[in-house]
Amino acid sequence: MGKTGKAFDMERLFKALADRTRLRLLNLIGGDEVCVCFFVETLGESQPKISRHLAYLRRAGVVAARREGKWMHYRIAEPSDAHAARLFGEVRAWLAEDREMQRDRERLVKVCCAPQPPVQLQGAPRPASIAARV
Amino acid sequence: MGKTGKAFDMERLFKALADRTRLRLLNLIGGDEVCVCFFVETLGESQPKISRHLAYLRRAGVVAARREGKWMHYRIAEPSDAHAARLFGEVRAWLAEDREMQRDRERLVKVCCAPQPPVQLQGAPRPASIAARV
DNA sequence: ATGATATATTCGCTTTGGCGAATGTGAGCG
DNA sequence: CGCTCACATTCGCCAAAGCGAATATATCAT
Repeated sequence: MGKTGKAFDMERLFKALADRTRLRLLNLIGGDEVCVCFFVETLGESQPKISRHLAYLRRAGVVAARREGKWMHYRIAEPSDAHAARLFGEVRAWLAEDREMQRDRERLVKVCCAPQPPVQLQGAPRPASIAARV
Repeated sequence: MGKTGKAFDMERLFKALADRTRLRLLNLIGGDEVCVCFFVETLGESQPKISRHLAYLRRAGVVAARREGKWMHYRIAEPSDAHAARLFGEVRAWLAEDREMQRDRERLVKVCCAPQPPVQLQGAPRPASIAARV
């Protein structure tokens, strides 16, 4: 584990949050576990770009990844430090109220539930909370 | 005023927080109004460096400045957006519990109250909350 | 006006970080 | 095995940002 609770970690957290694409990714993950292909499809960004930003978030300890066959799932990594956790909660609450972020989430739902999903997403495991709606 | 509540502002806020020196400055300001010379003396960093980071914080809308003769006082600029304000509160609470940040504040008090202050600080207006202690 | 003091800004340099394009890797399938 | 798919990483380039050193600006005192 890193130097938990030190000011150094605070700086690292804010660096991780200081990018629009990464904020959009965190917003899309929400309380769920989301597969990379959905990020790519929903945000309309290149796969390497998405992957690099996810790697950045992972190095910052903000998200965690899990492999399932060919697919990689990303989820929020709740900070162990209490202050970090509360702050992170505020960030996500803020994201939840942002218009653009809401539109992103709507697009994610649309992409997941499409009757004829894009070829890329044919057998992809959908986020649990969205799959439950269908 | 800027585009309040937009994701753009969120990114800008986090960029402002994503630097160690700027976090130290915010911590030293606290709820008070602090003169540049005290930052320089307390943090032991060069004056241009301090000034540049203060300018960055000002451009990000995180602090505000007031001139008093030769001296410039910086204070926290409470965000108008409710989410930003709460988040900012969490940041400051976190800073308040960090060891290094506590040491910085102790040094500020020591510098302000020194019986023989450094020449640079002879007539400098001290932060109100610290001046009150003496 | 001259000079001194407090702060701000600019300059040149180095590092970091974001990007697209290309390539690498690991899992499943024939 | 070789092929494909999902994803990760590398590479080369450019812009942003941090730094020390130097310089500019503003205010006050003489």
